[in-house]
Amino acid sequence: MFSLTEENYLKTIYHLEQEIEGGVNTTSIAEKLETKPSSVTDMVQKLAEKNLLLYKKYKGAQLTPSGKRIAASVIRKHRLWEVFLVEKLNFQWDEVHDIAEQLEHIQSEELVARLDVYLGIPDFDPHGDPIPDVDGKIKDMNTKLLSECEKEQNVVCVGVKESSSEFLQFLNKMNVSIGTKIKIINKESFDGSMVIEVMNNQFFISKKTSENIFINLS
Amino acid sequence: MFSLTEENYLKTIYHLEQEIEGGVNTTSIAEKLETKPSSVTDMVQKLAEKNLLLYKKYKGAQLTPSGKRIAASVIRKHRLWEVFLVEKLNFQWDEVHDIAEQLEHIQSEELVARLDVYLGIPDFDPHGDPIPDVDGKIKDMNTKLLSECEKEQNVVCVGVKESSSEFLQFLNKMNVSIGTKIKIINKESFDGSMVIEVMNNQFFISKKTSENIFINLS
DNA sequence: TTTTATTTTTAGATTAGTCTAAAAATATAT
DNA sequence: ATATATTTTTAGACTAATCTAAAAATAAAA
Repeated sequence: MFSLTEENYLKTIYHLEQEIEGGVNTTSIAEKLETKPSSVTDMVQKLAEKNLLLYKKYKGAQLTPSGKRIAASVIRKHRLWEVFLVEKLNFQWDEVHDIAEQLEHIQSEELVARLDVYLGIPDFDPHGDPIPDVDGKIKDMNTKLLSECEKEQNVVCVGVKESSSEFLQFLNKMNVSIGTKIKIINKESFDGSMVIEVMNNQFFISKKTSENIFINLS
Repeated sequence: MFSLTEENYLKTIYHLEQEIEGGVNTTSIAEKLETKPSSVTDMVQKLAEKNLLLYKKYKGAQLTPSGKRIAASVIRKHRLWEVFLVEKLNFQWDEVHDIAEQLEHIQSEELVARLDVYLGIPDFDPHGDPIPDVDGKIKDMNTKLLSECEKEQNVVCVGVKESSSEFLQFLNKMNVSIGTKIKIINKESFDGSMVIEVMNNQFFISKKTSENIFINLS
């Protein structure tokens, strides 16, 4: 129904809307999709004509309900396939993103429904991200970032914001994955960097790192 | 590495080479791909430049070893995914072709290797077609068509040549699937039509039907 | 062996998605 | 508030893959 490119635009705008208030601007879409702002303008105008988003020149884009529905369906497929790759084919959590980027565009309602059941109707993908249900609803788990925590706190990693293989391999080196207990040994106020303890080993991490780890207090 | 379109052309030419002697002509490729001969000429010239096939104007196309390798890899993926859909997701054999047409283009050597192992390194897909190995080699099982058989013979269906859902649903109506015992009650010499018996029920079938069923004598 | 029919190729146009470079609008700084 | 910088959009061009219509080559028939 929609092209691979259109689906990728909708997905990207959906993700950016979680982070940014109001309309999503051209440049941020271009960065995420590794394309040029002028290309984004063209495509955004096309998607607006199809009523998948609202667009006012110079004011950015905002998904309509039907735009959101399609984006959520693509994200649902992406995350279900990631569960498949890890749970059934024994891939590591840092290896699945690029393959799922392809699989998320396979068109078949029936396939997704059966895959979901086959995987046991999972709630989360291997990076701790919630899997949208058939209607596109995502469980709102009031998450907290490691960067928002303070010295002395004990927390548990429940997910990651960024799921590039580079970042995940970096976490692997510290033995941080979903379910890992983390103690904050120190937090530097001027740059937000931290010293954390994982399984009796201490590591220095930058604010950029702590901002990409979701945690629960424990 | 190669576009979805290029992969589809290579796959189609590969299949046509099994049926046709010498170069595969433009029109037959166009028919299978539901496109126009002029489009085929363009693409075939492009593939020839990439050394994936040999092409002489007005003389048709012939895959080179590297063209064959890529085609076999696409076919391998198609058939492995069909096994997955039937064996793991409980699809029927007449429901999997269109989904596999999409899945066959997913790029990841590792994925295919793991899928293969996960499925138990199957030799055949749900339609009885042999699955090429990693090097593109296909078991040459000296197959016979039902149409080549004579009156009174008892045979077993071991595969189908055509795997469109229309044809497979037609076979379902007669309860014919892989492993089904078939007795040839009668064969009409002037048009090749047959009366066959399947599980004590008799059916009239055209030559076009019997030409699309692979059998073993029993 | 000419003529006729069919197949194949060429030429030129179209669409989706992208790009660069320039113009226009918005935001920032003095 | 005016000048400067940044962002966004437009205009025009490019590529991959396709199409139609006409021309060229091959095959079939008289």
